Amino acid sequence: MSKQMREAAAAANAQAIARLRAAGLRPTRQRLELARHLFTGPDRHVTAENLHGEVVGAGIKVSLATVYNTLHQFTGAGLLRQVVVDAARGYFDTNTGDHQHFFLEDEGTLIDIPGDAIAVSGVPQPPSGLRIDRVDVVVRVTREN
Amino acid sequence: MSKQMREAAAAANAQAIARLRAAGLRPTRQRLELARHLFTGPDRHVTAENLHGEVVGAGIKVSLATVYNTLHQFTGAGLLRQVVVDAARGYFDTNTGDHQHFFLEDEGTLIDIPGDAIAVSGVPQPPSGLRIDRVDVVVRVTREN
DNA sequence: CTGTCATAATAGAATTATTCTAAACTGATT
DNA sequence: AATCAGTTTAGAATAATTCTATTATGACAG
Repeated sequence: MSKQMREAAAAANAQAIARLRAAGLRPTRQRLELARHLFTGPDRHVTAENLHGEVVGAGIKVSLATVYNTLHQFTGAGLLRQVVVDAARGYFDTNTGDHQHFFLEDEGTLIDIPGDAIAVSGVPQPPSGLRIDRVDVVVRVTREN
Repeated sequence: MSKQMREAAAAANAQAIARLRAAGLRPTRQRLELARHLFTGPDRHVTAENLHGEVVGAGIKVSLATVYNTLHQFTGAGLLRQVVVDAARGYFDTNTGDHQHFFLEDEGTLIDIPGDAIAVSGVPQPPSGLRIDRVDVVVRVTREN
């Protein structure tokens, strides 16, 4: 490793430490390793299991529980965002027509948004060989303090 | 019960039977009861557990497994639609900026849609006392044919 | 440096919603 | 009325995640 590379790595590390500190998170070995894997290179989408597999595969000792904790802490700190695409709890809707939903996060209830009220525009062409099955919009609402 | 009411109930039942038959589902006692609960009255959103609680509370003998089976069969038949609002598997995204996603259902992978490409318009005012936390768009894509 | 203490990491148990399995039952058809 | 594929069911199994109780570690004081 050249002096230049060492310096770059050290700088990246210092930056990661600062980022964690700013979020009120102690820059532990595990959190730094996970941050390095997550934030080095282009944007990515990970699940707890696959990130855990990846870092363990890279020879790093971290438990799955810590990966879960860390992902949530990073999300709380605004370093990550959670994407919801599959259902933990199946909600079934008797309205099968074109419409979308408000989701009241505090109560776990749904309210319909008529399909003729709401519109999604600018959906790009899907990757070739794939067709759009449907477009789901969830408007998440919470109590106004 | 008046003759008129008896006739109306019989007609509703006959219609439910026809609807199930058309979907290739045998109109069993359980399926008819569940259909009655689901499709009588205004549109609604149910989970397997709460529908089960409701029908059992009404004195009907159905197992939870049957409720799950039936909800899926009705969904397959186009009588219901599933709404996804909470995460069975947590996907975390390193891109925290404004953007949405393609979800490749066959593979379980995500592709970003830039926030400046896609737009959602016509979101109604949320119910009073609630504020919009965020608007999530998931464009579900599957293999062609 | 070293001790102290709050914070963090961990293994394994527990939880939650759901699906599976294998056996018993039922509705439609002969 | 007998048959039999389609259904229902209880309970076991699964999958992802969270909890719990214990051990370890980083930061700071002295």
